[in-house]
Amino acid sequence: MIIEQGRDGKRGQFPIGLRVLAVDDDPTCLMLLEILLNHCQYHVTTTTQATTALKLLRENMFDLVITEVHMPDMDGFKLLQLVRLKMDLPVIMLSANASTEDVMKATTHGACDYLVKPVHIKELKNIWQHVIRRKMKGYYSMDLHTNLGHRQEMHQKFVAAVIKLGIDKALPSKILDLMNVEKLTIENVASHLQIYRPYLKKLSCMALQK
DNA sequence: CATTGAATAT
DNA sequence: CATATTCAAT
Repeated sequence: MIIEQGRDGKRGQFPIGLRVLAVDDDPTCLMLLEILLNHCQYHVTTTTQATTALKLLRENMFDLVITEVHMPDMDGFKLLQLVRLKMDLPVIMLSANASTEDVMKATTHGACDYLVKPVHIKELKNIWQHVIRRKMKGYYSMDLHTNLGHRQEMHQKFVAAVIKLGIDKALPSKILDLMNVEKLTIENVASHLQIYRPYLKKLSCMALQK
């Protein structure tokens, strides 16, 4: 991937040729997705099968994977799981109808984003940031690294608990004993809840709009 | 006492 | 800058 300095007075950097693998069993959606990604100046590879996606990932280098959730040959979450486990790439989930369970599954299984069809270019223009963030991890020290891992686990349990309760019924005390993690106080949960409420609202809205 | 919002601190 | 801790008000 090449980072090009912004020209004509525009500040900031823009990624050219980010290698994206797009997976969708629906050819029409896949084609649309490819066009959109190309407009973002990414280097796009497409496939309609999750199994071939895995083969492509084994043979080529990619920076990011974006995949449909519901596919005939393999569940999108299965693909997510395999990719995250084997090659530690950022994965973005894509679906026409975002049920609460699907969004929860995606977040708890380590997807870095969840897009609802129809996808618009605005959303795709920002996905390269996931790649940058992942590469930044290499600069962190060991203990910081493990701390981040611990935080992510906490956050996953947190999100799972909140969605299980329902966003409206999710109170710190309820979340706390639903997570049942040692050395975790109500204040910790309350603080985390305070910060993540907008994010959780977005998840619920996504699930509602279908 | 639990919850929330906001000020600090890391 | 994100998020954790702490404090004040409800």
